[in-house]
Amino acid sequence: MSTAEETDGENTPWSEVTPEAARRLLVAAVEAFAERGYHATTTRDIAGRAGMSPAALYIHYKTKEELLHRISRIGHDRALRLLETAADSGGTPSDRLADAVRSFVRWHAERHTTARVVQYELEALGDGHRAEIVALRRKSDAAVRRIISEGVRAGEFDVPDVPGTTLAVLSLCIDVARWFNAQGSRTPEEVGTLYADLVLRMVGAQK
Amino acid sequence: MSTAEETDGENTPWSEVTPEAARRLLVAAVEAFAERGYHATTTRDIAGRAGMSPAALYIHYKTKEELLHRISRIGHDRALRLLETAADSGGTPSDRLADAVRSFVRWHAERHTTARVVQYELEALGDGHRAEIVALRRKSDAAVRRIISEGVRAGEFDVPDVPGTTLAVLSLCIDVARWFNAQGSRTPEEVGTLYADLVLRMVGAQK
DNA sequence: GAGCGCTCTAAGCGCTTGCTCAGGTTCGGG
DNA sequence: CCCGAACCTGAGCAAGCGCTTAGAGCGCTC
Repeated sequence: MSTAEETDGENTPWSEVTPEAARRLLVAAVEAFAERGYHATTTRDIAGRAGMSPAALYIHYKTKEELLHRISRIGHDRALRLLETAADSGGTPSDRLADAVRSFVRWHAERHTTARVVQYELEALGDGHRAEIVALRRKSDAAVRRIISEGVRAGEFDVPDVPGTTLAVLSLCIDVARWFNAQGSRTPEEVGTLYADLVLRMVGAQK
Repeated sequence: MSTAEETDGENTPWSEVTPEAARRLLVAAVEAFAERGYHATTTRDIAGRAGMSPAALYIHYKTKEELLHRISRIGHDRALRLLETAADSGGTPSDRLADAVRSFVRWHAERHTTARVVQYELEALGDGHRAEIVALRRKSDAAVRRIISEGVRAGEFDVPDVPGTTLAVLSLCIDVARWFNAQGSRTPEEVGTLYADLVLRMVGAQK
């Protein structure tokens, strides 16, 4: 009897944000930042979307930048976990790479509103906050590189330039957040499958 | 005796922008928009970088948005021409696709400041201007799709989903503008070559 | 039922924004 | 030598910005 929105845990984003008013503000901020960008979004707009007065925002968050940081932090945690789960799972390097790409891409498509903020508003973060996020991003890179390296060592992949190919794979996936449109003809599932196939070709995986 | 900056024609960007003060303002705007984003850039900042007063900007441009539009228009024209030149050149589909990717990527790396504005500030354009730019982008998509389709028809490529793969190829190249760093270890040339190879693998090109 | 802590609002402060305008400087042509 | 056009500046306006403050309403404990 409960919708997907009501179940807790992994499938409900922002369930870790409490109290409820703070979560409403955060969800409103995600929408506004994704639509117009961080700098073009006003605190009045965020508060308005959450059905509150502008001052209410400052009870739950010290600054507008702190809101962005919380969004970015939670999003990066989630994305990193998707990649590390795939990297640590059993199976051949091909299986794990396909898994990583499929789930990473699906997240960027399904949650493209969030992903857009997470991937394209890094420069609006303050220096300390940005450094923290960049560290998470390096771990994402390491997870993918590990899969590709192991595929090469196992003779399963043919990759002349491992760091370069790792960068290209992540880049390809991240850019989904820019172009994906919920009204478009492709489902997140379909894009994930297509991309997993393309990436296996990029690394020269044996069939 | 003349540097690359002084030679005219293709290799000098913005040579079509006159008078010189208007060009200085536009170059300053490109730098500022790329660093901070359109909305976070002030007209005072642009004028200051060009060594002028804020009011001087409005002699050459009606609004700040018109500056963005001129940058976007010129950049899109240039990028589209790179792709169409490659698509129309002689040679096998593999040659033409590699050529398109190599030159498109090299432009995004060499001119990553410009490319960042061109690719990531579309939403800051006014409605009319955005529609004009979107039309140019569709032509870029068509040029790449044409090469891939012809490769498939010639039996040279193995591509189950032509529109999806076209989208992925362009997406991969465009994202270079986001991550490319002039201080990094790769030259634009190297990235172009790497990416051309990766894309040929994506389309299953025969060796 | 008085006191307290938490949440929220109305009002507004100090500042910056995109943009304007009156006036000054420069310079080629008559 | 003067004129008009082109270009640029200093000063500033109205609007909107992020954020603060004073105080109201609420539900809780004792």
